[in-house]
Amino acid sequence: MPCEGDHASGRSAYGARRMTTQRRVIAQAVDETRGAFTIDELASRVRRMDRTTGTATVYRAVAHLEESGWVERVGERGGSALYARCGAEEHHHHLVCTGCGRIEPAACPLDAGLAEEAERAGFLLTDHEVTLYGLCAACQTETRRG
Amino acid sequence: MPCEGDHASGRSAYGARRMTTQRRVIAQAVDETRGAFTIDELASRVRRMDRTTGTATVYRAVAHLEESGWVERVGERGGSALYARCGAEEHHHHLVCTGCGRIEPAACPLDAGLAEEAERAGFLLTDHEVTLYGLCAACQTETRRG
DNA sequence: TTGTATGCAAATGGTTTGCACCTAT
DNA sequence: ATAGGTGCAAACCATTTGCATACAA
Repeated sequence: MPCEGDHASGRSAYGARRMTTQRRVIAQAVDETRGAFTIDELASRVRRMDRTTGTATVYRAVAHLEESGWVERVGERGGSALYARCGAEEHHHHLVCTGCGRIEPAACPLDAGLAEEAERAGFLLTDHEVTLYGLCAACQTETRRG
Repeated sequence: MPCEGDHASGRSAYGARRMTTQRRVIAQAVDETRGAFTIDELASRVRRMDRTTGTATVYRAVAHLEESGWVERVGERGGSALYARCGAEEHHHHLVCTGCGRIEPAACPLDAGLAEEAERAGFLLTDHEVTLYGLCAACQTETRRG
């Protein structure tokens, strides 16, 4: 449960930038979206809330939201970038449901053993990405039914 | 060391498809490239070897090489897809040098503990991606010098 | 007021595709 | 012979950008 200062319509998601009607609506649209979304999907939802908001503004806003860590890029789908707001604060990775696009935070599986292996190869690790794919409980049920 | 049937100019990389001059040159160009490459970079190298090969052909050939597992997509750089031939046969991931683009195969760090965690969240894992970034030995030296 | 933000439309750039012409098999 | 491959150029499409206008602070 986000505190007020962290609410979708609050300003912290955009850092010190000016708050505008469009940015408020975009942040709220993200907050109402469960799972991953493309810019185009988000723009559609935004347009339903505020007819006048242009696509370029959505692109610019999401870039800011990503910069502040409020949303994360979690891959791509059909040539479009995928974003999600999973809400985790600390270092984490993602569990992606390939059925419905739902995103859950996942713990980091990298341990000392792996770092050692990298060192053995002469590498100095600086960053990493881990993404798990699967079916969430609901989609498993759906699969059994269908 | 690849056996003859698996050589760059051999046909196995393209499966049962017809072997052509262009495909032979493209596979050889990939084989001569150390580290990751974009289609554009590969196309340049190919053009140096055979003036007439078009970019579309390189795109089509790489799609086939990826399909056969001869090359792998290992991320993107500046909006372009990145590919690499790391040569590992079994399940593996990648160690990417952010300095020179060199790619090394890396063991899979996913263990039973992680699977359990996913199950606890109700997920049924079906796939995953792990990519490690860092500096290879040569680039570390380079960094210290520069 | 005034520096930012927005909308629109045009530009960008990677990738794909249609088509008439080649060429392995 | 003929199904499949190629080059070229045009088409596609997600994303970015220039610019005149609108607006938060």
